[in-house]
Amino acid sequence: MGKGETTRDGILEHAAGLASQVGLDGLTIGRLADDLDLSKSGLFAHFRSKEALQVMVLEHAAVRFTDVVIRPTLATARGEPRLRALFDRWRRWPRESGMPGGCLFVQAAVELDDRPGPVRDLLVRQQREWLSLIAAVVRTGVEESHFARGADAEQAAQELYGIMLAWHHATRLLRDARAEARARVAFEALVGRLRG
Amino acid sequence: MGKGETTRDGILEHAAGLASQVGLDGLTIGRLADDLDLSKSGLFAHFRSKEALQVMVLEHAAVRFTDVVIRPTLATARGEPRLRALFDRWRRWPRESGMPGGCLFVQAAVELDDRPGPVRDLLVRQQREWLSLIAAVVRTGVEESHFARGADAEQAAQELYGIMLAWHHATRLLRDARAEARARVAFEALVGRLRG
DNA sequence: GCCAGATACGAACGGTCGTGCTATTCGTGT
DNA sequence: ACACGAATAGCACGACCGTTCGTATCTGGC
Repeated sequence: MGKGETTRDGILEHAAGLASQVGLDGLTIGRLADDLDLSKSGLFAHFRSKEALQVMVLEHAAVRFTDVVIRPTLATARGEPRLRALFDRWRRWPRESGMPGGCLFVQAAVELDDRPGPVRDLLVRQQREWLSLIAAVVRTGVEESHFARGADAEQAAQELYGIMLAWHHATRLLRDARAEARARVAFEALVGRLRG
Repeated sequence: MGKGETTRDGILEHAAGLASQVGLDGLTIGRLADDLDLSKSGLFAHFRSKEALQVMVLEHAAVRFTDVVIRPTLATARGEPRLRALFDRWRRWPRESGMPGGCLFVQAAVELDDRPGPVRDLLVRQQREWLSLIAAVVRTGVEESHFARGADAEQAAQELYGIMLAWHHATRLLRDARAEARARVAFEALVGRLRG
């Protein structure tokens, strides 16, 4: 890894955390350069537009997400155990990978849901992929007879996402300490329904 | 209503819709003035800071929310019917009250969840109030014996919020037409659990 | 129909934004 | 050790930001 690539990775790492607080649009070349003791133009040269920076921040975050949430769960058994592992790691993800402003993808989703362009397109691809991965895990749960034959995997994926979003909202905005316990209760109810 | 108050209401109306797209921070005095054919300084004079504008936008939106979501449901029977009415009107609320960027409160929640200040404080109060209103409706559902005696009202409120957030995410970002049907399925499952 | 006060305007302020350009420093392969 | 390309810095630009101030226009009560 050459020098350029090293510093660029550092920039992206810090940018992801910053964007989790202020959003991909609130991200600022000047602020970023200040934080990392670089000149604005020096930093800018790594990406050739702000939009390219935003794209790379999302890509960087997705790689991390795969590393700390998805990949480790491949070690657990297929079906329900893996779904539980995903649920657990997913909850720890914002804290564990330096996103002081909460999940970057949640921030980006709300920001980009009506701003067309390549950044939005990328995020949509990422989110679709994540949702269909959840659905796939549910489906293998059916194959393994953990879940009932008629279980709707996409339905479960959307509901699980809802449990996470409500938890995110209640902990981050409302600072409600009981939110996590409620998220777990909701998850158990969902699993119970999947069992049929 | 004097002249000043009239134009100020028009400003807030448009500002709420604009903020639903670009956020309370993305709101811009200049853009607002352009859209409404006012001078920047003339518009600015109505609020004496951008922060005050943001506060009044949130207050304006809350009044509308009460008018189009909450108040009409008081005509329906207490308990489960009222909960269903809330769920229905809640889903129509972004479309029906001119928020082209989706629910302003969702946008604001993600934006403000780590930006301390009076705007955040107001939003937190509003969201707490809304969640406890949902919980109260669930509790009257218990009184009316629609729901089981042990039903956890706050748990149900957080879960219902999750159903709405997942629906918002899936329709707005992912443009998934099946999201609405899934939200309804999730709602029925929640009501089923409340029945015990 | 006048007059005070409310409302709106125009111009200007210091700042920060993203983005070019040119020059300089640095890392690295030979 | 040197040369060459990669990496970074410095400076400038036009645009837009929130905010202020002095002035003009309008409105409503008498």
